[in-house]
Amino acid sequence: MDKWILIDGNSIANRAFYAMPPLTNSAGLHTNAVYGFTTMLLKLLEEEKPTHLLVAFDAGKVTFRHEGFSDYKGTRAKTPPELSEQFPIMKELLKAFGIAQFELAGYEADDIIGTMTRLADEKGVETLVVSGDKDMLQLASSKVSIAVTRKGVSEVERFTPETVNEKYGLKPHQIIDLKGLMGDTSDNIPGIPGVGEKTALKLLHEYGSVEGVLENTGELKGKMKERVEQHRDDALMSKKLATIFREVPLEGAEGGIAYGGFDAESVSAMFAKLEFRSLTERLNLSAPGAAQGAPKAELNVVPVDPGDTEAASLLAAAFKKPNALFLESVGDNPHHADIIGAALAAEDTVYVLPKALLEGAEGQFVRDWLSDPEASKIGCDLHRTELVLARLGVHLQGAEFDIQLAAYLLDPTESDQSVSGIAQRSGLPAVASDESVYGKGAKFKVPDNATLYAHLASKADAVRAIAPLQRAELEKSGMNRLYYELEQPLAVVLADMEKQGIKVDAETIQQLGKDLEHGIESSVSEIYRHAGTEFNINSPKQLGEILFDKLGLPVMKKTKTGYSTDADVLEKLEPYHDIIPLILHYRQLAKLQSTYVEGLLKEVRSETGKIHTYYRQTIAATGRLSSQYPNLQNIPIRLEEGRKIRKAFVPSEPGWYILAADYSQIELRVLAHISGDERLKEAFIHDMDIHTKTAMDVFGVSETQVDANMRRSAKAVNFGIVYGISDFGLSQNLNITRKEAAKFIEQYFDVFKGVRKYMDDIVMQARQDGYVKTLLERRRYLPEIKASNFNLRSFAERTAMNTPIQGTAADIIKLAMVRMQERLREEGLKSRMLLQVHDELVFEVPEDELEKMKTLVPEVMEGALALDVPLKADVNYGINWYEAK
DNA sequence: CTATTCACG
DNA sequence: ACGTACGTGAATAGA
Repeated sequence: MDKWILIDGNSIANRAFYAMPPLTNSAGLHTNAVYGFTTMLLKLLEEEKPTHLLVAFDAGKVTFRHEGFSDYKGTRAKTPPELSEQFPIMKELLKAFGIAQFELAGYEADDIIGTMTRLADEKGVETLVVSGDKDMLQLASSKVSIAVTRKGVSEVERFTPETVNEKYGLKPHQIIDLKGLMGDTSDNIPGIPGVGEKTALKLLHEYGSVEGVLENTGELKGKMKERVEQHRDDALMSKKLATIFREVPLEGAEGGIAYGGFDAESVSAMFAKLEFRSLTERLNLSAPGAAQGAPKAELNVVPVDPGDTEAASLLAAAFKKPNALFLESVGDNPHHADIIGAALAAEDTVYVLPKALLEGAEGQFVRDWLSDPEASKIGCDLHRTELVLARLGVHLQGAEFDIQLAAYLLDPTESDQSVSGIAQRSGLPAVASDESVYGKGAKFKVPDNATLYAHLASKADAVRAIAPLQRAELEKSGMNRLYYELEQPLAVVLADMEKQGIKVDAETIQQLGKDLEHGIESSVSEIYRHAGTEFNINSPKQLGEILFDKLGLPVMKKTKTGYSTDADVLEKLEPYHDIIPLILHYRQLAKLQSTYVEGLLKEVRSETGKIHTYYRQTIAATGRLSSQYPNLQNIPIRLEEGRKIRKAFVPSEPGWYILAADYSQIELRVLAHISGDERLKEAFIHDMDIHTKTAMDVFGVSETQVDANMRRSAKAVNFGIVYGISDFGLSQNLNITRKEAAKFIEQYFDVFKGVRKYMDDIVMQARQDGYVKTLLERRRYLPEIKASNFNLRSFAERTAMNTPIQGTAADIIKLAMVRMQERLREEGLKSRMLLQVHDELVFEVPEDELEKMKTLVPEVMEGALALDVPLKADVNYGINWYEAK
């Protein structure tokens, strides 16, 4: 079955040019429109798999339309040279792709496309028209659909006659009447002044066409009648101008637009000239220039297959030289990931270690090397590597440098943490992306050995090359201690905790699940009764229809897809209908059931009854950890019903205890330190209740006069301060007006003057340096602090205020974790550190170590870093996590 | 694959 | 006038 795609070249190039940031190659040639155009083209080729493909361009300056109306397109700004220089390139690129391009003197691209769609209609060929211009909608038919670009070029909106009708209530051919009435300023089509889309649609729904409107001006009233009558000719001419000419002499042209794939060599040569590296990769083309441009010794790759004694002895010798290790495994969760293979890069040779070697008897010498603490390793994500190797019974030791961890410190907001991404940022020769080698999702597949080995080798070699560059960068940025004394040792501590895991009593969870099930069942039937119908309560869409359409409750907030039904909204709706509290209750129970009962049970290992989370050390932009598979940093505590889940977290040995210690107000203490605010420091030096103290100072009352509401407000203000306060945010949180919130903030800053100064200074500093940093010199770059867009800039400003606070708190507990693990070892304690929850550490402790740990843990936590105010950690213990409160 | 919602600090 | 609180991860719906 044939499929045609017809592209309006001028229109798409224009869209791409204005949508993309300026982009030039090293010769100074502008390439952004070509780039946008090409990405769109590739997407179409991949997704639509056309048999015929045509790009139409406007030709010359004078088209037949000018014969009737000399001002046509008169308002259109002259094409900027940055764009016009890109048209020849685009045409050259199309040639390389083997894609037909038409331009015909006297006709516009529209007309060529219009004529081709007429041919398509006559032949009954499935056709897609791609343009940035809604005029094209007039061509829609049962065979021809229209894709109109929306913001940028990658997103398109598709139209068929049905969707044109849905959107405008018009038949495709009426689009020209719409233009006739409303005009189009971009093409200088006048239409009828004062008639916009709304009015034009109303008129067309009534009278069907421009002519219909003109015949019935008698029925119109007032100003409108006057305008229409005065501009009859304009309307008729505008309609004519908007009409796409479909009789361009193109008979038989369809043979010339057949598309038979492209020649990889010509395309990759073009991409190289344009310096489209990511596109080169996307097409899996090797860059032809790479070989001569960046002379790089051909990698000497030696596979070490089991039984190959010669290769094995070379490898054993390589262990003694400086080298870099890369272990490939598949699966997001390192506790379950399967090894694919590994590679070790030493000097100019890369040894590939197939899975069979790593696992088999012949590989014992490799495993011995991996677990030798004296044999140093440079790697990429050694934390993950350690967990993956643990399942072979190998305890990875001797981490010397990790390029992923370093990349994270050098830019914690960079999302691409792969060897390929890091290599690219380091200015090294390109390393193929994993996606291009393995595919992704359902298409994931380990390639043949030759391809696989080459890929593993290039990664290990890149790791080797990247490490010294990063070491220099860390040094330059003052992050040596942060890296070598904190993050790298922490990676080992985290792996210890994760391998240890925490014991969970599955029966306790199951019992809770049964209780929840009863509660959910009765909630559901009550809700259906109130709603008068059954529906999916989990669907915000269906719930919104029930609440706001059926029951007519007031709409408080909208999301971009419809009504908002979040807890905030529902709480405001409580007085209106008895169904609301039921829904809130249902939501609470359903969350507990799905995420915490079912979710946690799925993660319990049947052999040990333990859960092993995975802490991600290179994700959070502030320096915090995050936890996955499962997330053990968001186990319920605020509401009693959920808090019961914590009863299931128990010690793994009989007679032991769970001990938990958490920092008290660590973020506000950090703020007191870095702002130097005397009043805030004073409060912590005397270990006062900080929210009460804030209320006293802000409201100017004595301690006994602070009521619960004042304290609540003060607490919200303190939170706001830490988050980078805005009156709007505070007003939302406290459910007060923005004015009132602004007044609170003003009063706060009048009292805590040092805090105000810090907030002002840090934003200025971020503007000056382009980044902010924590006490331990952890950085976060904030390029958007200079954005002209208010939203982006404000966000960056709040981040500038928050990151040093949240990040320093993260530094502190990480320090405490490294020290804690050292102390446990030094003192020969059997107690184990199991979990970290941002400001809390959880241990399992034998009874005879309880007294020791009750003093040791807070001592280490409080002593992690000396600030101008004391740090404080509270400690509790019990037979499970719930009781350790 | 994205949007919404909600659990935690 | 702009329209948001900072940082995460997981489950579910519905294209």
